[in-house]
Amino acid sequence: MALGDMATKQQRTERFEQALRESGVRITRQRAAMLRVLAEADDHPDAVELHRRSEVEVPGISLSTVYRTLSALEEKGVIQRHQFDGASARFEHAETDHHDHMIDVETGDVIEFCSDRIEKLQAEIAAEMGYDIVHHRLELYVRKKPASRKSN
Amino acid sequence: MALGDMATKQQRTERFEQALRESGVRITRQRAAMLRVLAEADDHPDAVELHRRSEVEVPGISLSTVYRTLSALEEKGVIQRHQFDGASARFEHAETDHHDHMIDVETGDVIEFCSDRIEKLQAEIAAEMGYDIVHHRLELYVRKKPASRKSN
DNA sequence: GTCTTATTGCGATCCATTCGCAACAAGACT
DNA sequence: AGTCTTGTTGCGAATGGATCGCAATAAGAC
Repeated sequence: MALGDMATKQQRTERFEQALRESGVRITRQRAAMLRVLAEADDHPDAVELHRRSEVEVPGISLSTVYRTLSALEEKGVIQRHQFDGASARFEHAETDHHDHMIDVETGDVIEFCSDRIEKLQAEIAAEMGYDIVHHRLELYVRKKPASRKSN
Repeated sequence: MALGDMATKQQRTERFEQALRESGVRITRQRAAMLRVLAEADDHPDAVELHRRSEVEVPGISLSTVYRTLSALEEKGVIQRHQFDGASARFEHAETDHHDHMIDVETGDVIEFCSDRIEKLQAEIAAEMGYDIVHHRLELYVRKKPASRKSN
């Protein structure tokens, strides 16, 4: 990742800290570390993994704190929680555009994607039945295509 | 539900029993009861609720047995397991056509729906990235539209 | 620096689900 | 029906993710 990226991430993190502080949330060493870890992550780590990563900066940080902070950050809209097929919850920062997920059932890899057309269809379907969508969840559990012999 | 319905359900259940038996699964009183309960259910009960319902026919049936049977039936493709937003798993028999779910966030009601167009788009997206869809999960968490004053 | 009060770490606790194991019972074979 | 094999059951204990209660601590406002 480029240096420019780093700067932006740091700036974003600082803006978040300020916003959180203003809404009455104290930025402790633990939380600062977690915000950094989350900003840095380009994958979808679970609580235990985030705990591991945060321990580098704040040795002794407790798992409860990680869970509590994750809940707090989720509530404040800073991060998003995903509950994929019977695994523990995984998180990602929320400052990216909305997207859905493809999960490679072999490797566990998570690929992000987005389809305006699907989103639109969803809204139509809900509206037709007299509902508004609060949020939705679209997960494709996939497997790499067998290498096809003739291009396609 | 009409009498014809009952007959069909019973027939289906018997076919399932036969198929299960043939694949080495013993049809015990407990399992027979659960198959009936599942065939009868037109909602999406969780394990505890299924336990409650099965107890009517087999008093003393244990919750472990319910869980074990649910896993077995799922593996055999007789039922489907759904894990909605942080609640316990809910089940439904699998002999219906494929569909997705809308969950009313106020009431917890589950509404089924299906959109060929969305399905097709999903397949396209996966294919484009070199994947085949193993299964997918589309859940719309919705809220009843406020009664609009002038029709729409 | 001091004070208020949110936050931490710890261990206990919760909940859904699974497991180990001895007793039991399907169902196949006589 | 009787017997045998082996899949199933019920029990209680155990698991694993996540949450909670509480006394000690430390943000951050004054």
